[in-house]
Amino acid sequence: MSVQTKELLIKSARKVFSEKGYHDAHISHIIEKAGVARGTFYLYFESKDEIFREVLKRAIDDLREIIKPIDTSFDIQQQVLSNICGVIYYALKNKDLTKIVLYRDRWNKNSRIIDEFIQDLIGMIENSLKKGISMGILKLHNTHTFALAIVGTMKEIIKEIIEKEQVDVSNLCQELVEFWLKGLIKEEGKL
Amino acid sequence: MSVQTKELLIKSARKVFSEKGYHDAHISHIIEKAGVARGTFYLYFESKDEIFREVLKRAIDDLREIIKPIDTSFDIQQQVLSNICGVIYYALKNKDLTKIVLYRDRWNKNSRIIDEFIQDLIGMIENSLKKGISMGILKLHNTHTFALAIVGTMKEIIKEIIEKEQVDVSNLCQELVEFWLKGLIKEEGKL
Amino acid sequence: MSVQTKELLIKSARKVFSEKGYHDAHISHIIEKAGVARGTFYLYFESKDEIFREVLKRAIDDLREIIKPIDTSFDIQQQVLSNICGVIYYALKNKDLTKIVLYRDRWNKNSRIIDEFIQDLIGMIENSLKKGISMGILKLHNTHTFALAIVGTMKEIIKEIIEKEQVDVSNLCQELVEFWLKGLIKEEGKL
Amino acid sequence: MSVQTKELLIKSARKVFSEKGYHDAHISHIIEKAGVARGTFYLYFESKDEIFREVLKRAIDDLREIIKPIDTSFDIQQQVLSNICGVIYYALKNKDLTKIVLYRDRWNKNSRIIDEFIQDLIGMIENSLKKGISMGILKLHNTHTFALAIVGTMKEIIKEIIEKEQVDVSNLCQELVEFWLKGLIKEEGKL
DNA sequence: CATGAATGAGACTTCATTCAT
DNA sequence: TATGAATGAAGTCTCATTCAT
Repeated sequence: MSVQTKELLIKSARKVFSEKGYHDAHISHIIEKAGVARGTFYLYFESKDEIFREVLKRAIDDLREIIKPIDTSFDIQQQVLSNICGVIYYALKNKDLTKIVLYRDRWNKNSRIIDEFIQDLIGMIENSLKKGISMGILKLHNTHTFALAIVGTMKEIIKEIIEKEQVDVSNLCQELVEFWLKGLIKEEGKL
Repeated sequence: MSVQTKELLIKSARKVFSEKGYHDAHISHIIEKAGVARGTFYLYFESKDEIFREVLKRAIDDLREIIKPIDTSFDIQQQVLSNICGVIYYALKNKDLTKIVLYRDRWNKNSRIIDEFIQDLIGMIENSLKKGISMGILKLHNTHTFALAIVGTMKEIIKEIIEKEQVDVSNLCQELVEFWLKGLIKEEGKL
Repeated sequence: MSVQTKELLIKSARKVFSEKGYHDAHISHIIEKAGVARGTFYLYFESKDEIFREVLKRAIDDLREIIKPIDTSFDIQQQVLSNICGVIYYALKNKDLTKIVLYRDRWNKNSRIIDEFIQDLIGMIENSLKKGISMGILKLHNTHTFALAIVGTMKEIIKEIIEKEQVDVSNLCQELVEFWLKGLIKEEGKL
Repeated sequence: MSVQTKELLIKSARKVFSEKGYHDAHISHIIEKAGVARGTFYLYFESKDEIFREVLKRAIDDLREIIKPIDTSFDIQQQVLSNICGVIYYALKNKDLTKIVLYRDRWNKNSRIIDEFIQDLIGMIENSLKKGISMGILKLHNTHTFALAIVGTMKEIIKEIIEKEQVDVSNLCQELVEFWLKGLIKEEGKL
């Protein structure tokens, strides 16, 4: 088992999946880009599905690294900003992976892993919101709804920026956070 | 050409596409559900792609009917609510179509019509925001970003509620609007 | 049974078969050109094959009318010329039928009738040649070979003239007959 | 890519096309005769059309090899004979290919290559005839007509001999050449 | 007599996977 | 470990023919 070959295949697969989508990405495309023979592919992966899941897994692992739960004993807004910017920078640096993750095919059983990540993310956001509420910083609201709103907003924003050139990420992030917070906090100027 | 048969096929196709997704939806499934012969399908549609586009077109046409541009000479918040609720009620009544539209496959060329609709929607929202700004109601912000945020939020919320039973839609909508507005308006209590 | 409808179908079929060839000529084309319904077609013909045979039969019947066996008690060369010219004029007037007959598909069982006609024709030519030999006018030769040569030449010539505009038929025919009778070389013994 | 398999497929295709004709020759027949799987066929050929063209191309290439332009500085009649006999022997040895070439379907776009070959052939014959005329050997005649006559005769003769057993080819060829050169009548002026 | 919607066998083609070398 | 020729299940689409009205 040559690790190089396996990595090469994963890299090629990532490219191909992001360019063509799962269904139009053929084993031929992947092995051609990797420059290996058809049989070699099946030495490293059981199936097309397996390599696809491997590609997804890596992206999700990366994202889990980037997003840190909020620690209320430090500057909260800063941590929120840091998480958001981190995700956006990752997306910009890994457009291939980002496309695969963001444009996941709901009917493709392999991409359940993405849903689980999103669910976790929503849970994390809800927890942060709840903390904010119990700390008296945020209004009493349906945290699930707002977690969904935050995730949905992020998805849409990221879709936009990975298709565009030249985005002022830090400014964008601040604007977003301000949008969210000014809607959520009890009284202006208090945070 | 029997209109009944065509409608039957479209209805079956809608169901099948929403249950299996474009790629795993086979003509066999559609005709089996419709209870017609293979040849009959091709009497009404040139290809799987054509019936898929027809299904999409109908959904988009419906949605365009539902969403009305904001008229600033009437109660704005009411109109926003009406649009949002309209879309959500439609989604709840047409879960099949909603799934197909929301979970569109980015790499499927047939679903460009959905993108165009979303782009239009974003444009409409931006226009409303700009009006609000020029009327002095809303803060001066990047309207495109917030239009994306609104659309993204709606997508995520709708995904959630069509998978859940029993959602208090009107309450949900009010909460959303309040979330958005309290973040956007210049000063509290002014609207 | 309306004779008009039947004739209309045959006429349309002739056109379609000659334009598209047997395999690409579809019942749809024929009925569309005739302006009748699909079911009507099967009121008059059992199958595509049957109408094809009917079209062929008519052409062959026409040709049998035109070609007369040589009567040695009259001017032979004149009768030969008359037959040849007759066939060529018929071909020019009925390009559709001529194409179908000339370009028959060897593997299409329906067109056996054409072969039978050609065989008859070859037989007639052989008889004429034999008479010419026994009358001491023609050289003692393999009559079958020359009958084939004459038929093959006619086929090729007719193919040519139905694709071209403006052919001087009578001149062409005379040239052919002279060629068959006297050959290409200027003076005997010279080559 | 295994050359053997490709050749096997071509050989099988040739057989099948000649036995059934283009339209009734199915991929199933070809792969069954070759003893390979369905997918294997498409490893070597894009489509039924492609293998058909390949089969034709080979036949035409062979024929172009066999037929040599007449060189007037050598014995002309001998060269003509040599060409004719060459073609006939080829036809006898390759009855499959010959059937496909001779009985080409006018409406089948794939077989244009055959027409081009026949056109070339007619051109070559015309050139030879023109040389003969300018050398004072042949009568001044419409060379195109006679080229057509020669080609048509050859076609018809070959059709006959590939269906028959036991033909005395060299005798037949000599008879043909004599016919073309000297015609049918015993002595000039007598008719 | 006429209609035309419906049928379904069967053609072509694709592509993930296997396996002998 | 690597290769790449071979596989075959399964999908889309066609079109002559049928039959209820």
